[in-house]
Amino acid sequence: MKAQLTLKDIALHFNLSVSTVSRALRDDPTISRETKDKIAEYAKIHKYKPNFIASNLRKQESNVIGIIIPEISNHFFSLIIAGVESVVDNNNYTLIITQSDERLQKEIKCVQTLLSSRVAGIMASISKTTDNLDHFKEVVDNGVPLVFFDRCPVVPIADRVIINDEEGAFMAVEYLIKTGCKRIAYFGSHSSIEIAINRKKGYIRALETYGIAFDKKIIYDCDTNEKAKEITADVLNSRKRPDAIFAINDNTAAGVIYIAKRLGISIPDELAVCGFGDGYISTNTDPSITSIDQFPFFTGKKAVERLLYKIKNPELKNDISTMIIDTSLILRASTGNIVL
Amino acid sequence: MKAQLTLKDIALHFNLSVSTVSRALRDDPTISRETKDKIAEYAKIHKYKPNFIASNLRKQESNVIGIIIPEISNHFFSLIIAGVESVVDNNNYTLIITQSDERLQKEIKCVQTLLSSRVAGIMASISKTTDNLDHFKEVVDNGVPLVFFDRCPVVPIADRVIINDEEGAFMAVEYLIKTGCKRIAYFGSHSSIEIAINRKKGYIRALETYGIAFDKKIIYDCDTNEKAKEITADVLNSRKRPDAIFAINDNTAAGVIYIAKRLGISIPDELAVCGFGDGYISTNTDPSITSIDQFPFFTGKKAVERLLYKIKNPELKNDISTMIIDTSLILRASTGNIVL
DNA sequence: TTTTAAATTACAATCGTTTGTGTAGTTAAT
DNA sequence: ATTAACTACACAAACGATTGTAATTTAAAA
Repeated sequence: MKAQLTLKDIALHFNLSVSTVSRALRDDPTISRETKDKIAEYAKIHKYKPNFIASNLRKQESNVIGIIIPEISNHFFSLIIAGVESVVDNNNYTLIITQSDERLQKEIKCVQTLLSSRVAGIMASISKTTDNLDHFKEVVDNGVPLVFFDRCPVVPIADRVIINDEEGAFMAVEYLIKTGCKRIAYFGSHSSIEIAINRKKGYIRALETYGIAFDKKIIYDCDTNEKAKEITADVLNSRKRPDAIFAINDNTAAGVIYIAKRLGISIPDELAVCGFGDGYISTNTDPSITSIDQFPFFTGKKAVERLLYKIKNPELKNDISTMIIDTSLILRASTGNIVL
Repeated sequence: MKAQLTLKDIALHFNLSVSTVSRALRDDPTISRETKDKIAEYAKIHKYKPNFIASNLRKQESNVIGIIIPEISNHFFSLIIAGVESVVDNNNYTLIITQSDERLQKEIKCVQTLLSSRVAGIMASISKTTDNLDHFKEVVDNGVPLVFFDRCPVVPIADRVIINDEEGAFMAVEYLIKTGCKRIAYFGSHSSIEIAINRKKGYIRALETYGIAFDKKIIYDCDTNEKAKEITADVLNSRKRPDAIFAINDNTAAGVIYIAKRLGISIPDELAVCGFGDGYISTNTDPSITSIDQFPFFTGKKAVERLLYKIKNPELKNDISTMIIDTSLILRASTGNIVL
């Protein structure tokens, strides 16, 4: 294990002091041009790489930011990470990604790890099972900037970048109504996490706004592709079959479409289907799925920009903001046209 | 910015030396039970978190491993990361994820960052545009363990975990042949990256094995969903229409299916379609897509296990191995049954 | 009681940087 | 010629932990 080159090695080689080498490499004006040049050349040839560990320790600052997400392989979150990466990278920061696996205990461990790594700041989307925020409060207490995104706590203990789920769902259902649908079922989650609550809220508000009776019987606890494949047949064979299904996510919508077609029900003529999230799947089903774009890449960008801002302006630590990311309705083939 | 608690703070509080506190927290036998207990209690109450930065610097070792992938939001890679995370996490390591964006320059930068962060080891899947491996050679020269996965260099400059693309493609095409297909087109990539080359190799070998003439005219440069939607109509309207299409990935296969159905061609009766990668999409198209499972989660696990092994046994650094991950044919509805 | 061993804890160096301060040597101003 | 002001560098102390060694206390053995 050949150790990597250090400032000391360079200093020894030129019979200079370590501090001179350090300053030379950072182009300090007190070092002569000549010395700087020869040191720079030597460093380049011998591939000197500054030791961030030592540097961070000494400077009492960190060039790494940490992110906690429920599940890395979830396409939505991976797009958020891509957005985060895109700005982190341009600011000479490094990203440490941790995954909570939707478990509170794991999430707590993630926080410990990031705190022990003395990250400059933390971004987090909380897990479904998190019912206690002490670990995040500890982050705040330690003076480490924290920004929540997508899945945020209701109480604003830190900055939040929230996707406007309620409005997104409203837009979706409103559109279904305008295309002539009268009986719109909701495939969603009973979960108490905010996004589930808000999407349902939007669904209900749209119905109310357009004077459509809200029928509890066509609200189903179904938020996965598999579950949709299980229950859709029953739903569509029921006496008062819905003429539209609004699903909490695209996977669920895809499951609905899959079954509906098997039953010979034509989409969107006999059944309109709308998803949420504009997932990867929405353009590849047949018909493609009308959905709500949540702009995850943009969300990631905005969240980390806020974080970097807080890192660079520590005096603003008590200035807690909430940013709302607006969604957009993406029309595809699984819904009909607006009837005038 | 309230600084975090340090060993010194604890030492001061009990009027002990820093070294005693350090040893006490690591349960060193030379420290009395009594002292250990009171220190442990105090540390817990005041939420002492060891400073990994300082610890790593002093111990001249690192508890972080770095990974370089072409694109985070690619589902295949995100599943690999999930696999990596699953073992990293159980070994008290931390993961730093970097993204090369399929660009050599960015990839070089990733290497620099990881090296500067003095990671314990690096895992990498090389970018499509990488035509020079100097940066990876530098990793090796620095004595930092390196394991390639999926997209590996042809020359074994470090450990590799390779997915058996050639065999996977062979299995797929063999199956198509056994179901009675006589004219199997290939939708693939002209790219010079190994996975493209190997999948095509497997395709050709299967044809040869079963005495089917290899026809250059039905090998298409098409490896995306969009491209497939563009060219499939022409392909299927050609005079000698293929009775099967083997696509280099599932997105492409999905595009084929999408168009074929529009043309009223029944799948799999008139056209069998087979994808590769067992992507997320394969179960949601109609019909669902027969595909090759590459076991990305498993691949990630194996690669990082090898890396940890090399980290823990530095004396084996010249013992370069290549591990082959076998693929599996997943039968779904887009292909017919074997005819006897 | 003296010697020796064992049990605790303190001291100090170190990891690789950064940074405040000190000090030669040179040049310019008085 | 004397002082002042630079220039270009060296010295040394940090950052927070780890670890070999020394020192102290206590207990056991002679």
